[in-house]
Amino acid sequence: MTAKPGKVTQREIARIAGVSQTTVSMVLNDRDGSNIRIPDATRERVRRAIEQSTYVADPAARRLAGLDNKILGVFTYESALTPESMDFYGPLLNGIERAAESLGCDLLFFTSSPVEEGRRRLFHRNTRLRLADGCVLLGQQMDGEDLERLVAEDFPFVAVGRRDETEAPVPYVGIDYGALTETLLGRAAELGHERVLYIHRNRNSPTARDRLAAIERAGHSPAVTLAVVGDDLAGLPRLIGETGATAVFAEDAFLVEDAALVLGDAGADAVSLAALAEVRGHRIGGRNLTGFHTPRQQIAAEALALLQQLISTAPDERGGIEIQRLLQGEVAFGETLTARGGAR
Amino acid sequence: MTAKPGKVTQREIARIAGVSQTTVSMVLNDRDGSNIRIPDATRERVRRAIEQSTYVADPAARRLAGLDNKILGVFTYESALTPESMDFYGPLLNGIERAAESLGCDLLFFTSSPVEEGRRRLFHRNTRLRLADGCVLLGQQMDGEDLERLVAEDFPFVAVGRRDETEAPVPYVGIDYGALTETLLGRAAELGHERVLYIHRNRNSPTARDRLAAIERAGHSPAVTLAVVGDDLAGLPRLIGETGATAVFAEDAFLVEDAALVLGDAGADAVSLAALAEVRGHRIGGRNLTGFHTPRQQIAAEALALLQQLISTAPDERGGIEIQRLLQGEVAFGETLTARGGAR
DNA sequence: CTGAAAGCGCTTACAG
DNA sequence: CTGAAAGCGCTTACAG
Repeated sequence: MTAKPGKVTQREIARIAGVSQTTVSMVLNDRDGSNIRIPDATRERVRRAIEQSTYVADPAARRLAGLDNKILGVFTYESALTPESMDFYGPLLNGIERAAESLGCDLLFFTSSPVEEGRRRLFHRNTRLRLADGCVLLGQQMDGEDLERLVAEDFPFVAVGRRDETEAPVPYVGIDYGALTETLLGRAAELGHERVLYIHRNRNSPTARDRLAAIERAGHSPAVTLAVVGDDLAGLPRLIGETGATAVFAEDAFLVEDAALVLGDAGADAVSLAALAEVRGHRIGGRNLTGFHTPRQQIAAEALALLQQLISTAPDERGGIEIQRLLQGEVAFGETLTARGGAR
Repeated sequence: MTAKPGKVTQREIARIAGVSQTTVSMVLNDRDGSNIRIPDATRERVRRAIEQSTYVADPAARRLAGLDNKILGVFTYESALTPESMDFYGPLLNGIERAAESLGCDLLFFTSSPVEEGRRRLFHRNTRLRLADGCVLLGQQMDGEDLERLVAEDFPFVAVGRRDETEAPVPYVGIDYGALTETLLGRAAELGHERVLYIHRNRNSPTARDRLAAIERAGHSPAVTLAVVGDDLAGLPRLIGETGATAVFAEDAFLVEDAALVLGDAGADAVSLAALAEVRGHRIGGRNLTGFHTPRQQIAAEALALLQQLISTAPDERGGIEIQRLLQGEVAFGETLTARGGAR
């Protein structure tokens, strides 16, 4: 069943070249140092034997013997390749693929992880995690225990997005949503908005908290009313009436789109709109949505670079590495945030 | 560097449970057959020891010892996760991910394969191919040598798309483009089109040949003129004039889109248009493009099912498996193929 | 019922 | 300069 008839091993090569299997290994790995000196003739003989054959090193054996695998794990807390998730994961995966290509690594997607409570579990009975040299974690929310355990086991990993759900410091590469939020609020104030309504889903993620913290820091210019909303936004027009808000900010572009529909129906489409998240490709009634542009390709590249750094550094020497990195995005001034009372 | 401080092995578990390492392995793999009989008490003791610890079986060791890995390889001849390639690969990858989830397999993307002449190479010095139990191949064109070698080595694999570039029979799951092409040509004839122009890029792929063969089979109803085109379609209006074609069919939707632009500029937008390929999401001047709907998710599912079958069958017993499968798509009657001379 | 031993294919000290 | 040997963590005959 797992017979490998076509499989050539180093022993076979050694037999053909008339050397020991050790020598074959040496040649293959270019071990040519102080103690080891293989004459070009021998080296050439081995090389030829390998070329004649279809020899390929068994990656499982290499791994077991302690070598790096050049395999990077990719763990997503939800399915990553569905049409819906592509909006979020697409640019990240693209960046990861490119980075992996240039690092010469393969990518192992842990699609087998059993789903519990709507999320995949990283650790389970037969996890292939250890087959990877390290792992990238993706997802809006992550499991604190998973993170703790990865840290405890000194397994090299990097989370995409800021993380703060653990005691131990978790390596991550994320976006500075706090700074972006502040900038956008400042802009709203400049445009004359004194009262803003912020609608969100009360998610318990670090980035969600970053937005709220930035809003708090802004104090009263503008004054922001927070509102937790569910799937039904019917109460939105009333909320706007009660608060006197002239602008509605939402957690993400999809929520803005939903809000725009409700407001349009209620004839309240003069309010300004913005998302405190990536807005690329999102338009509201023909206008470019105001929000952020986040460098997701760059995040992916940076995450893999950090991961490589961790992999190639012994656990006790990782102290010098800056493991928490926040990248700056930029505010995308679309056409949905306009001067208060200004023309639509 | 590859120190694994947090790593627990079976030996460690055995020590804790006061049994031999062999017994731990037996318990873990539920080996409970004729010769082997482990009392529940022992079994329980081992189970508890495992749960107390953070033991996870080393996949490399399992693999080396001859077990399946539950890892399926995914090899694409081009980058798969770029925004452009998503149009083609997206639905396939989505289907593959879903199938892998339900099979309990992880997915290994061979992103490390070096690129030569614009295509990745499957076999190379340090390929991790063997780490996978089997492999799915994706790409419009594939390397005949790769396919031959996979067959020769009895490595389980399945190509997506019909293949005919080898002597040996290659396992594949594809779409029956020939049948679809025939149907569409018949429809064109019904609509009164006597002369059709087929523009293509002269690709040397099986599906490209399938289309041409079907056109040939159609004989003269309608009469189809073949034209190989490059990036510049400027000569298209002239070609239409010379042939008297009332409809232009193209190899794929993108080529139709390019043609439509040229024809629009030339004021020749009364000709009918269709693609002999997937057209989902493609519109020409506000009208749904006529062409095919191909069940790509289903192809992916079928390909992985076939792959699993091959993996779990010894090479010499694979004779009974139907390894070449053509799925039927359906013609998508959009609004760009209209009656000859009819209103646009 | 359970353990000691061989083996999977590789790498790396360690002896020659 | 090169090979015999140990070891990576596991599975599976084979003996008790």
